[in-house]
Amino acid sequence: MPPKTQRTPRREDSLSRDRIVEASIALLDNSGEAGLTFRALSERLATGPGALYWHIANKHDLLIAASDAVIAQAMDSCAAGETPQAAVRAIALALFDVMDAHPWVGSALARAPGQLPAVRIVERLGQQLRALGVPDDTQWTAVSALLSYILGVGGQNAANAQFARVQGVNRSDFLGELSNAWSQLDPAQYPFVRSVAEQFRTHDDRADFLAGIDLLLKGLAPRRSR
Amino acid sequence: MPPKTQRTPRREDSLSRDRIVEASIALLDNSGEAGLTFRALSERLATGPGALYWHIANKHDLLIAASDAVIAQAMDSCAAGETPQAAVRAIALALFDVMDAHPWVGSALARAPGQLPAVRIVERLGQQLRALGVPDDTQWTAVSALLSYILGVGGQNAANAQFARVQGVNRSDFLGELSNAWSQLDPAQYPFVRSVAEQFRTHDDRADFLAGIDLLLKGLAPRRSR
DNA sequence: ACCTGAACACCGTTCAAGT
DNA sequence: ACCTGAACACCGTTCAAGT
Repeated sequence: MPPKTQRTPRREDSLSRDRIVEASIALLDNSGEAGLTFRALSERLATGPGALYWHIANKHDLLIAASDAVIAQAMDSCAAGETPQAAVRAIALALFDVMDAHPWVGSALARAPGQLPAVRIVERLGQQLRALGVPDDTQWTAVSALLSYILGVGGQNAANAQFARVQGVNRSDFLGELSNAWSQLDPAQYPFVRSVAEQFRTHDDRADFLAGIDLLLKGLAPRRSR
Repeated sequence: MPPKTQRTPRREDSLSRDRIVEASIALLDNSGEAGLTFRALSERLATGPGALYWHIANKHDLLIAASDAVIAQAMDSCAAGETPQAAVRAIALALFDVMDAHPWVGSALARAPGQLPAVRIVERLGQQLRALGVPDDTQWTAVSALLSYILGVGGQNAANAQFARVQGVNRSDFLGELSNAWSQLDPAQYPFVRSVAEQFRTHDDRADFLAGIDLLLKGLAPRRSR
């Protein structure tokens, strides 16, 4: 009898790292980081909690893998951009949007610096900084500033979204409440915060985010030769 | 009999919000966010876990209170600065240093936007941006960019510190390991990351941080009148 | 008013035992 | 090689009962 040429295919519903990651993303999107539980996950995958550990090392590992799946897709699908500046803006906006759609990604990324998801972002940004003419010896500093800013904004937005979710109000009501609290602060101690409370109430996170990117890009632009 | 003029003083070792916060900071400094536990805390304070809930609402509340104590002190003690730019730098560096000394602060702050600790920072930065001549209607955007950047860097550093702690290596060994991993990435896919791996190995977090602040300040500087 | 500490309803992770 | 599920060692939070 010849060796079997028909490979026994995996049971279609058998576990795999990818299926676990996919189910994790669904749980995270549904109910935030608190919703990602080995018990909830194993129930959704019709298995036991122990089975998951055959495919992933631990929860931190799982969170990074979920972030990476989401970030990789965002980086692959973002527009090219006519100039390096436009390309950086496109990358940044793609990241903003993905962190907005999956609020858990921001805080997960913040806890995994230097890991694969961050490396993908650094690569994309770095190539554009090169094209922009940032000198070799300041490229790390430049990309690091952009990355920190992007992750910082993502983290804040994630926290705002989660806060609003827990309190059961929508995002703009939540901003409104914060704005009210700010305008009732002691005028002697917090004059500035009071004065921007109104701006804060109606501000646009996405526009503010892009304004910060432009500030950084302006600082990075090559000096005009004369 | 006249009313007692001697107020019965609190038992010196009785619980209070301040004492709980103080003990929390010690636990957090010792063993990170995982070390802050109601059981560990109540043991250190020689009481039961339930007693703590008389003084604080929950763990999130406690973490914000601990951050606020640490941030308030940093904001009070930071130098004045001769120019608005110098003052912003001084504020930023004070925050960098306090997040470096207490690595849990960065991630705690990232999860509490708009709360008191962040408000303190916004006030301090905002006053300087006014002095810098940033127009009223862009002051929120400007302060928000600075804050996001500062918290972003703080979060990254916190994660690096915690990573190194868990792995039991020191920080620079940890950066070295990451740098090695980066230089072994696929050259076709990650040319930029490979090229900055050496810069990354020897980079100075504090200097990089300040460089980012300067980039933002440069973008915010008033155009030179001619 | 403030504290006690057992109890509740969860966690992540491990591991002997199965197939 | 991969999966099962009970068990372990924890959590944050609550609450009747005390003082």
